[in-house]
Amino acid sequence: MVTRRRVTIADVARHAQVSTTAVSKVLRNAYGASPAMRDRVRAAIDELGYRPHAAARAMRGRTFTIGVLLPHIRNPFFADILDGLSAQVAETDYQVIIVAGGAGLKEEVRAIEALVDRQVDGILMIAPLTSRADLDKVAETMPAVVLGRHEKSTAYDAVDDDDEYGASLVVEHLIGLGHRRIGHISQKDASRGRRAALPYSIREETYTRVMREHGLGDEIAVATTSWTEEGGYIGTRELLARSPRLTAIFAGADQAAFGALAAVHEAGLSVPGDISVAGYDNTRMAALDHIALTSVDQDGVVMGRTAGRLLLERVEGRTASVRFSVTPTLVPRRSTAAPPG
Amino acid sequence: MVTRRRVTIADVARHAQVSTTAVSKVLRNAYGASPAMRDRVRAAIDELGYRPHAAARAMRGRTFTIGVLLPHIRNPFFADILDGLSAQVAETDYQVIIVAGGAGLKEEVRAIEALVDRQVDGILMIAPLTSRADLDKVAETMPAVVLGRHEKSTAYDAVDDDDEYGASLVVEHLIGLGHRRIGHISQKDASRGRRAALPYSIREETYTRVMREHGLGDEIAVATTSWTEEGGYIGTRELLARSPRLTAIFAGADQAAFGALAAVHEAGLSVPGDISVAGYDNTRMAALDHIALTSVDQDGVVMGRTAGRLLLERVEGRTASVRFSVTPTLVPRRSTAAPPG
DNA sequence: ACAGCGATGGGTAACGTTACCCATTTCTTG
DNA sequence: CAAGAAATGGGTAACGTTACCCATCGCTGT
Repeated sequence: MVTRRRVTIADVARHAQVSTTAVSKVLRNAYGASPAMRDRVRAAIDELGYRPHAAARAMRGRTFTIGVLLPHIRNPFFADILDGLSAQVAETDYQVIIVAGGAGLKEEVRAIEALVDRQVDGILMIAPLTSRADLDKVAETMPAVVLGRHEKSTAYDAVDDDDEYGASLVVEHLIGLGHRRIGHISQKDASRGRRAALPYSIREETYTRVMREHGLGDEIAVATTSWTEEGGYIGTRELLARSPRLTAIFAGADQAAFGALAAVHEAGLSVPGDISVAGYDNTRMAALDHIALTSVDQDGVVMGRTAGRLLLERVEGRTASVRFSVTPTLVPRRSTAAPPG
Repeated sequence: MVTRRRVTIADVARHAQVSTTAVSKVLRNAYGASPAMRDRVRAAIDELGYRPHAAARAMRGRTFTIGVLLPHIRNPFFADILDGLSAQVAETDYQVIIVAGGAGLKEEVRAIEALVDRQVDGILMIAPLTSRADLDKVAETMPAVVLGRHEKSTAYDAVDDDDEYGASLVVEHLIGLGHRRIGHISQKDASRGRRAALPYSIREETYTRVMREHGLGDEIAVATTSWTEEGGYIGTRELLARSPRLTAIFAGADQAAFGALAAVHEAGLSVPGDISVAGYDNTRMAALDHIALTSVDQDGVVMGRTAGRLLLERVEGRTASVRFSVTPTLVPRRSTAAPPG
């Protein structure tokens, strides 16, 4: 590691026999540079292999960086979102950097601060646990988009899918098949303030509401674990212990549904013969033939792309607040069928 | 977005009635500050909610940032690595930022440059496609650790698992069960220069070598797709078209194995009755009871933690080059058994 | 009492880039 | 052809932090 000094704008200027100001103008496509000078400077840039120093730029304004807060990296649905975002940002000069938030509120705050300290030009927060007031505070500092929360705000843009509709699709589907004893796997609440805004709350509340609407209020059974394979497994074992045994499980996320399938199988029961299982997110695993999990598709790629577009618009100066909502669709597969008997 | 000016070191200095130098000393725990002054300054920092401006620090040296290059985000094995890394870095003042490399060499180069431009203090490159010479060039600029490549270098530290041993475990296992017609699913090469260094090459070559050693050179059948569900699915359909039909498939990664399971199932065949399937990485999905995929465990958490430790050591000044290799173990499950007949 | 030392605090010049100016030169237009 | 406008180029002061220096003070030991 022979810390060789980086090529700077001054080196380029010297090499092209112009001022540093001139080089800066060319870099920024700013007014006041003749075509001839542009060519000279660009040639010098290529010859010396100059690359702008992001930190120095940050001192004076733009960093050309979009920061993403990701709760964790295991959920493949987030990968879809990132794909959409990357596609949107790829053609611009902006670069996406990701910071993992971890499971708790404290880690998440640290992650957001890290992004703010690094002066990103815009921040996309995916399903953040942070309180609304704190989100507003972040959005006061820099352009922000929040994905997956159902609050209205004038400070940031919001992208979400209609979780209420999506969850109702699943529950209605199961009830339509003839199920009555339907369990639900939800996620433990780690957020601060009222729960209502996050997907897991909405899906759970919708489950409860639809069950009641069909006169199945007494059959409501919720296991609150986490939306991971382990969480789904543990939650399902908990639900299976009930008597009389339920005939269907609506896991709030595919990841949890996979764990549910494992637990059902381990208990010597068959899917969908004994128990139907449905998930949410329509991940690629769900589509595989030997799993064939009924799920809800919410097009993460479009959500990510839209979030990117909104963020870039804000960076360019828009201040009016926008909300974009995706309408989910049910994707029935072989993991759900009429109940036994 | 009311771009409120950030609190700076000067604000803190004024508030505490000391010089900016003094504040800087306190922040860095540098020599030349009395306990009394330290307390005053710290109080001012808390009161004003001061946070150091990373870009300004970058101009003068440290950014307290560790950059990670990730090929893509879908492989859950990478999540284990990140967990290990995060755990190692969490107690320090450093922050991990991730940049996704994308599938191609060009995107990867852009991603690495983005990290270099942002002056990260150290960089962890996970299974990079870049040529060895370019890796060395990066490592000349900043402390670097490369994970998952099997080259020796004096410029950077290396962390890997012994892919050759791991792959041989699987193939020997299948042969030991009585299989002869064993197929393999590999990944298309996107790197530059000689292939030998990346896991997919080594696993494939090992498969070929072990087959030959057992006199099964004529039975070698490789489908080269990608290590994703789709890749495994397509590759398996390709392999299943052969006649006589093979009795086992060694997918180079669990993700591909899941796709393989789907394809086998779709073809009306059973696992392991008709065909045995094995993967690599021992992801959580593989452990689930209804999948029970035979796989190879390579402890990504330890790999990530070690990579973090090595990187921090290098940031602190170590220059001697280190290699750390994990020994993988076979995890036999129900997806592999003796061949039919 | 005094040289010499450690402890304490601050002044200042960078780091690389850009926004805002001003000084030329060249082009229009009546 | 004069006068104003447009085009072209450069000088310079920040942005927030830190490394390196110097100045002062109170003690110590002789």
